[in-house]
Amino acid sequence: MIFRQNLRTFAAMSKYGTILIVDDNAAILTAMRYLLDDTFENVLTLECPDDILKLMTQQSIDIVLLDMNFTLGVNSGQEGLFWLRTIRKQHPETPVVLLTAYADVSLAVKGLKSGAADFITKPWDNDELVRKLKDVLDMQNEIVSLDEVEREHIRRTIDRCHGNLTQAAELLGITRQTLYNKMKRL
Amino acid sequence: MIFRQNLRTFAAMSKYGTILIVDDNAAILTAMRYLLDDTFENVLTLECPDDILKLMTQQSIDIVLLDMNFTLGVNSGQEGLFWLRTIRKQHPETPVVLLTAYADVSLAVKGLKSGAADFITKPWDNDELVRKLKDVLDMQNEIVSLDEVEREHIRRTIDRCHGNLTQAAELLGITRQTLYNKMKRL
DNA sequence: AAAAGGTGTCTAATTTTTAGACGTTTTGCA
DNA sequence: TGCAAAACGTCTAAAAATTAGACACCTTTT
Repeated sequence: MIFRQNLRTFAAMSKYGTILIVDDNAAILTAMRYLLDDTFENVLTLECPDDILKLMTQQSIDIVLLDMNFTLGVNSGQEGLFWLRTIRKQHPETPVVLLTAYADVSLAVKGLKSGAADFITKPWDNDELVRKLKDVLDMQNEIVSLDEVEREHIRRTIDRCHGNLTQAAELLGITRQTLYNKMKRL
Repeated sequence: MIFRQNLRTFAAMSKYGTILIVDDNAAILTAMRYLLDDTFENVLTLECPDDILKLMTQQSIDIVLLDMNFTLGVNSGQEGLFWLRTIRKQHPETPVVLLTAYADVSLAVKGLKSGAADFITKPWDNDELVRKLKDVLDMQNEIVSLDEVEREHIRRTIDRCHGNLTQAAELLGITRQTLYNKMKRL
């Protein structure tokens, strides 16, 4: 009945859309561009994070690869976190992968809490980097029908109400009768 | 039109449902029980985590407070992580708050990734503990109508398709026409 | 320039949701 | 224990939404 397929398959895309790479090291940008050109249709790069939002309103970006340390000598990752949050506030659907100079667990926690999709540590392994980026996009592109979302939310809500259907229906903003219908169907 | 209110208000509940506390230290369980009795309708305690699942199938649990170190001398938190994952596999809607003997960042990351709702470190501050538990439940009980979930998912999907409505409708499993209707309404 | 795909709009048949009602069962509490 | 309130399951008829299909008109790709 409901026709499911992978977005990538559906659109007959061989590549993974547009990636934006933000890093203040021009050499890294060049290396990234070279590395990712096969995988992505468009590879955009930015040395200065201040332009991220402007660029993202002009261009449709599928994934962002964001360096965590911009100002030389400041390695706390604060600026990276700031830009991560700024991006996610404006574009909550766009996954952001973080690039850290070394494994910083506390930064990892903050990054996760701020909605980063994944981490990559410098120096990076090319294959691993490409694999992680692909994974993030594949995961995001998993198709979820409206029915599925609806069913899942209904299940959760009933769970929260400990099985009280009258209350669940009220919380869901639908009639009890409608809830019965949907449960019968889904 | 859609009537929204907090579940707690709605049900005229003065207390926060049923909490399950799992810790192998009986003294801690006693202290917890005394501390949380005012806040929760039922305070259940378990010394042995092996019984968690059985108990949760019998009782309807609103939140779990889980110690991370059970076997004396083993402080890696592995057993706590195992039980966290086990609980979340069976009861994805039930929030689990972790109790750690000391601030272990790497354990925090793993716990977050495994779906823990929050962390509390031993020794704990009573007020902070109660506040955190309340916060978790309040957050979970935020009411989300079916319409809202639908609207949000539609927005996401259209975003993913970069504005292609025909494709979005197909992925959502609805007619293009229906998508137009819903967009006009929502 | 042709082909393919997307948009916006329409119709008519079908399905779903709604408000409201009813008697029964369960739950909370005095 | 027993009463009252709440939840359940089922029904109706009116209102609303969804569906498949069609059409002319843009864009993009080739």
